[in-house]
Amino acid sequence: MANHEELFQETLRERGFRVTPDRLHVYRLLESSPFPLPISTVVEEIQSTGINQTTVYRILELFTAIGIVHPVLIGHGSVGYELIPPFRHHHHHLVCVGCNQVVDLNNCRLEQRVDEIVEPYGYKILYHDLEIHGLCPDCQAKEKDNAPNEN
Amino acid sequence: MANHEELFQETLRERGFRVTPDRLHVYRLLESSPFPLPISTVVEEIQSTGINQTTVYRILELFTAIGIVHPVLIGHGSVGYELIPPFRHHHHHLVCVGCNQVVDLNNCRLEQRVDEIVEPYGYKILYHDLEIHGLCPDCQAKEKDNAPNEN
DNA sequence: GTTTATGCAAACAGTTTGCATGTAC
DNA sequence: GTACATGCAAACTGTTTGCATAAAC
Repeated sequence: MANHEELFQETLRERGFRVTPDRLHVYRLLESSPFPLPISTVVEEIQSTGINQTTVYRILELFTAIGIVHPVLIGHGSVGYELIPPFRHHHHHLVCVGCNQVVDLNNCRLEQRVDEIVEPYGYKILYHDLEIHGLCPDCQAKEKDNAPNEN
Repeated sequence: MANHEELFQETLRERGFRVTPDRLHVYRLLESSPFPLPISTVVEEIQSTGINQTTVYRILELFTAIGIVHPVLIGHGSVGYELIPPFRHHHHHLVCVGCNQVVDLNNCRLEQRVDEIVEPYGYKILYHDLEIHGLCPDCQAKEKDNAPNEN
């Protein structure tokens, strides 16, 4: 959405940072990805455009600092980055512990429950992340084939 | 709880791994911590007992592989480890983005909602993590003092 | 006694830093 | 033109690996 990209540019300028081709590249890559990307992937994808590794690190650090992206856990303990609202709609992840497939969940409706849970602590809530881990249908089938008696 | 520790020892033996003083040490450290610990902290805490760094890495890798601990995001994009059920009760985290304080949330009751959300995908759910981010009362106060007109 | 776990040292990978050059504003 | 962003190379940190020794079973 061009709207999001304009918002992105405004956000940078508002805070005194410049809109550069490299920053746009990283932004667009994240916007086009249906799941969070580890730095290594961003570096690979981006390097074909001639952008330096160091620059990618600096851009993701900046984006994190000013609230354009945030880190989330993907796969087994590794970190990926994804756009956060208002740059991308609020959503959660369903992760397969077998094959690391990630499914986006868009019907959250958890706000009320989150409010209830947190109410006693006096926190001002900014956002929440829900990650659901399980076995996808394929991996369930594989598990049955390999170890019918285990567990 | 001694019960949990026995279960821990059983779990190791069942899978063909040995119960060693080092593994017990790491287990007890995690059990005694109210919040997830980054590897660096485990290494520091543990090194006073003479255990080698490499061993800590190997133990945490093992514990993760056989489902005794799991990694969670703490602070700004760094990873911490904590015991998972049945070695520790199910809980979630309320994290302050200002000071990184972590509060344990024990009244989850999200299972039903999670089931509803995931139902269409055919996944077998193993566990879920909810992380709520916000500003603790102290950091809210600080923010007001420092920048009354911003945002 | 056998097999697994640990310690040590070296290798490795990912990340950060300083500085010179290029570019957005 | 000025201040900020980038590229490059080197430094640094955290993590992994191979092998000899020690300990659990």
